[in-house]
Amino acid sequence: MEQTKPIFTQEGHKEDVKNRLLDAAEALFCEKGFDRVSVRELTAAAGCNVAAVNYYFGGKDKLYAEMFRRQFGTMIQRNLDVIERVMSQPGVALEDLLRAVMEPLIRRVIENETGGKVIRLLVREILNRQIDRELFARDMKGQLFARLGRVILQLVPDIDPDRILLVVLSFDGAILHPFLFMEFYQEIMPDLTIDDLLDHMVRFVAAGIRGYAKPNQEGN
Amino acid sequence: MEQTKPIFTQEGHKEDVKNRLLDAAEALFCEKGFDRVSVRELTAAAGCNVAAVNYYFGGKDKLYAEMFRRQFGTMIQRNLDVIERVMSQPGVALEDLLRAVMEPLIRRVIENETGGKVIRLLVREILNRQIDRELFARDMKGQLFARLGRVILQLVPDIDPDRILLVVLSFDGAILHPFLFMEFYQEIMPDLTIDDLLDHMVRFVAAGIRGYAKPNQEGN
DNA sequence: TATCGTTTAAAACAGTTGTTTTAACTTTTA
DNA sequence: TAAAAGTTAAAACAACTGTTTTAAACGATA
Repeated sequence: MEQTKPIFTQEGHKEDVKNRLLDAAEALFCEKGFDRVSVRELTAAAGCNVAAVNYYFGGKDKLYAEMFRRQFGTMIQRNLDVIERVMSQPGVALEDLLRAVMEPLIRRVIENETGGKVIRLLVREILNRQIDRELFARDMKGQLFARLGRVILQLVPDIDPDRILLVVLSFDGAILHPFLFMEFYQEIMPDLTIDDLLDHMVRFVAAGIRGYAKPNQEGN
Repeated sequence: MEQTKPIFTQEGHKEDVKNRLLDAAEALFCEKGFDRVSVRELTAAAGCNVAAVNYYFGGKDKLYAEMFRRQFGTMIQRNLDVIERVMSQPGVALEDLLRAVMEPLIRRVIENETGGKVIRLLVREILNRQIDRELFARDMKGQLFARLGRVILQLVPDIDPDRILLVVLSFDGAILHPFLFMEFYQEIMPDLTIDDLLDHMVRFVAAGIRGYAKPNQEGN
């Protein structure tokens, strides 16, 4: 009996409740954070019984982790895809790469997409040290950083390879700042357009990176 | 009777409990966040009765806000002082300013000072949108950003004044990233020294800023 | 010393929390 | 069709939440 695989039972219903719970989790956790969302609130939004969280996920915290896994995985993959796509074009410049990586992220947060909110929540959690940093931060983001480092080195070969990781981290910082504080940006610069912001970011980071290629030529 | 001012009674004792509560709040809230610290935990750490939080501050949330006010205010002031000090020296270069602002902040987080942890907590709260952004973010940080913009413009006069705010924000992003994720930095680059990191940050940001001074001279 | 406002303490309050239990219900398997 | 497995639902559980109440203790003033 233990050999018989679960061979797709009614699957539809079952996945339905699970996914409805994951969707509700995404919406509510992003809005209010883990501690401010009760299981009852969650199950009410998903239209199921309170016990369902424990039945399907084994607890509120497991549901939370599951939600992150789903979102963060696709986020990193999308970034990797963007890099491959832009690097496959002929005559690509550093600025093209930077813009290609930055643009979808910034657009996502400005258009208030779920993906953007989950990342903000993830940063919160990393700062909280309450989530498993090993899994997310190192494995997934480490992979992305490694790839980014390689392509930047390819586009600007003069950079000292020992410093490339720092350069990538500064790049990440340049993206994350508006990503996290977009509301503050819009508050103090109401006329700022997405394109202005992107132009600025590309220009600033490109100059920063190029500053590494030509070690001491500023002369002044 | 209502005219008689409180004319310093025993004062010592009273301030004692208040400050002990503020200290306990700083330590515990930074470690676990607002929701994960109970009033009973707080008062046990401060060595006083549960009712003291409500008696002195009017509630858990008020104590929380009070803690931020104390720490964040001195933080901004220290930054402003640093700027004045470095700018009063003759022949100061952009790199000097950048390093002067960055160094104490980075040292503070590496040496795991309370101030550093409170800022991390504040960022968390800003992302949570659960704290009064008006007060902190706009008033205090806005003041610092304005000052920073002016001195950068003074050191690198060719920058378009309309873009200076974006430049300052990118500068802030460059500081905040290692500030928030120092543990991650140390994890993936175990041999990184503070000086290496500071050198990198100064170089990257200076190049980014200077990229604004000479509009389109990269030629390529 | 008596009286005042201030401060501390223990206990009670009224809710909410995540999880479990129990039993009913539905679907699949034999 | 009967038994088994999987799923839903209401109720109960035990623990914990922030705050308030009540009363006692304290210190200064008159």
